[in-house]
Amino acid sequence: MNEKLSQDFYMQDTIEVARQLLGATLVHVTQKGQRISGRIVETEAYLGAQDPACHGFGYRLTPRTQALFMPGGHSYIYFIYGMYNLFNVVTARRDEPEAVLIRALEPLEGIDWMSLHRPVKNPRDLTNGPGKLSQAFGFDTSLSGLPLTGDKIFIEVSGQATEEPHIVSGPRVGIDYAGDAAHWPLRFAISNHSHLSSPKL
DNA sequence: ACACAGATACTCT
DNA sequence: GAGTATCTGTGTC
Repeated sequence: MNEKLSQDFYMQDTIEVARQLLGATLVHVTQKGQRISGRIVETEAYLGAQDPACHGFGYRLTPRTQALFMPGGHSYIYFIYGMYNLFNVVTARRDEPEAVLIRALEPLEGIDWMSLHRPVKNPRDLTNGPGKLSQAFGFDTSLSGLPLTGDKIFIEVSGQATEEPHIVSGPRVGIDYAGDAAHWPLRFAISNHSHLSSPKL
């Protein structure tokens, strides 16, 4: 049996959430009630007001980043590069703008549905990047700010005891402008997994 | 196997 | 007007 992660889980320390999400299952229930899911294999932590790479740096609040200031356990989806939506889970307390970016998944349920939204030759390319997985899962900004304790988007873990994944870490991707913070080892992945994003850890 | 440039449109100054 | 938590195709080795 699987259990849905509770709000308490998301209100923990952000790095802890980023590491513990590895191996869990992200689920999107579509308009028609179909389950689309994938195993989380790569994440990045964004540490709020103290993190120059975070949208909430210095508590800067804009219309786009409102969901980031919600309490832990909400979705934060934003649009970037004129083309892509990126999916994050908000962590920590209300008004602390911290989050975990989901960077890569291994597809589990609804692979046909994903292929419709994101036609690719190799199924491996369905969800091995943050922009890719949002396209495959049908995520866009209209789904930002939803509670992850609801029935539309949530994350599950197996009720059975499972083996701890072997976690590797490294610097985050695409934030060279952020000075020192560009080197912080806040990117986490399951070692050597077949569905990691590039560049490789 | 890399490395590079171009696409694209929204968000904030 | 400038910048962006990316991806793809096309080039070279």
